[in-house]
Amino acid sequence: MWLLPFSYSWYFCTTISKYTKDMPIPMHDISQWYNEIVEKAGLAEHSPVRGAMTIKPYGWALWENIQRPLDEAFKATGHQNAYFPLFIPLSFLAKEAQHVEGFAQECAVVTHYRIHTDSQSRAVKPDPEAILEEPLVVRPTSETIIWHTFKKWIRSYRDLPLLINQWANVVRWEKRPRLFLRTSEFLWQEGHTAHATAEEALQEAHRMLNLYADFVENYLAIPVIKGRKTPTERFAGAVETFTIETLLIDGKALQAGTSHFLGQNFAKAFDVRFLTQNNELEYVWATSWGVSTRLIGAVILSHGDERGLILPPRIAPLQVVIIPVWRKEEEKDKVSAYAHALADHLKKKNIRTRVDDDPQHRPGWKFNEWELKGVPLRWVVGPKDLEEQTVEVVWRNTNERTTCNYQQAIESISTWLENFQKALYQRAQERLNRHTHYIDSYVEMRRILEEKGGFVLAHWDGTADTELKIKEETGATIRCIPLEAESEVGACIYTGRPSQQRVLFAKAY
RNA sequence: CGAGGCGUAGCGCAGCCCGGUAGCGCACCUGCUUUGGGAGCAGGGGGUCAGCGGUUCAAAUCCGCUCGCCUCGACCA
Repeated sequence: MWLLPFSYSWYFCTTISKYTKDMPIPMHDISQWYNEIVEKAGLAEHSPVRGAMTIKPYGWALWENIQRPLDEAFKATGHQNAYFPLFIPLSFLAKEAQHVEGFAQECAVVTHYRIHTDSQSRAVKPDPEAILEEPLVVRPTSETIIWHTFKKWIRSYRDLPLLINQWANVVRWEKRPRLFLRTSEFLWQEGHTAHATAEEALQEAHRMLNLYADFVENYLAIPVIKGRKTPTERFAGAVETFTIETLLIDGKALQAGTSHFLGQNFAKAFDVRFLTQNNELEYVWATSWGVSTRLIGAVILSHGDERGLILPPRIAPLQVVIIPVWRKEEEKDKVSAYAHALADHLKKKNIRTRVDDDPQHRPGWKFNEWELKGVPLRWVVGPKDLEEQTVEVVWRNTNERTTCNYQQAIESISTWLENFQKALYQRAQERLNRHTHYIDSYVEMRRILEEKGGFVLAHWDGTADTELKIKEETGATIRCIPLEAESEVGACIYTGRPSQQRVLFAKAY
């Protein structure tokens, strides 16, 4: 067996391998596996501040590769980036009743503007003489400060639609933080738009939901279910909340992105009106939408396996790692030069490539390390390959390996990466299908949720009361009312009352 | 915020029950040999035992409080 320095050695070899193939996975084990991967792969670590994480260079590179295509997509759909303040006057937050109620439990508040050293205790403390007249809330989201600003920007129908996005950090004080999935401070983008009509705003909410769905499926290789949230699960202050829900390898659901139709709630709270073509004053219609660094958590928990991360090529910081191997000293330079020549060819094709010729580690160590970091393809070159002008190619997802001519490998690289991307998606799609259950008996639903996890599609009578009882009894919530499902008359799984459509239940993060 | 577990070298841990010189593996430094799946040998450096307080001649060890981390619940992108 390997003599590994890390405790995950035994862990990956024995425990996890049997879980990642299929659900169910005991939560205890998958948590540990997740924490180990995040830390050992160099994505992030805990900071001295509870609930706040340090994103490390490899994790940040991943985030940049998520940000870039999203940012381009926002701009391509006519949105402009801007930046609004981190601090929100308490009175702003209070202006929309539902909104403030929804976030009240998790707000960090700035109350002082100075610290001083206490003359008695020598302790450094907030200066009691320096209390802010109005406390500032560290933004949990920016609707209020943005709508305060929109009031100044919007005069007439000619100013509409107003399509704004900001990349920012937000703070929601979390009781139970988990790296990437739920931290007290997280990074995201929040889109905020204003429109002349309800139809147009609703259309925008749908448009951005679809943009998210396409991104998550095409870039992150994670299939999603698009749907509406129930009133209980709705964003505080929204008329309608849309979501994309994903199913992770442990059978739990994760909300990967949301889009809200805000109606005129914020326009009324902040008195944002515009003159129509008929010279009449009307309140504007609004949307907001966001995805966060949680997407990184989704990637880890969708594609990872017993060896570590598996990253979709489109967002992988490195797509190919080239590892030179030699026996004799005189081979070293030649093989290394060969490896770098291959890398240059790949870089010319815009393939994110790195040669790992670090003399500190032997090849076996590097194989394990780059597998842990999820690099899609590994090219290994040694004296034999140099002589025969070949390269050994190893696929991270299947561990399949082939040796082929180097020119052929360079020719094929783009196709290989595309196929890798598709294969990852397909595997995730199959898992989603395999663990989506159409259930008509409450007993059966409880059994499935308890034993296997996954999605349950069942009929619901549409009441918050039933929703709450099912949540209390099974731990599962209604993730969404699917948008692309056929209507189907049935009986509520809990009360037997009539239902027009199945809704998606799952235990969630 | 409730329940349970854990804090000893950078990481993983032993020592604690039964108080008496701070240990092991990996990592790190030096040298030589190695390199196609986590290299070997030799030598070396590194600790306010989470913090604060108490008991004691003496505390990593016993007692109290605080903080942090992990798992499970209630709350959430």
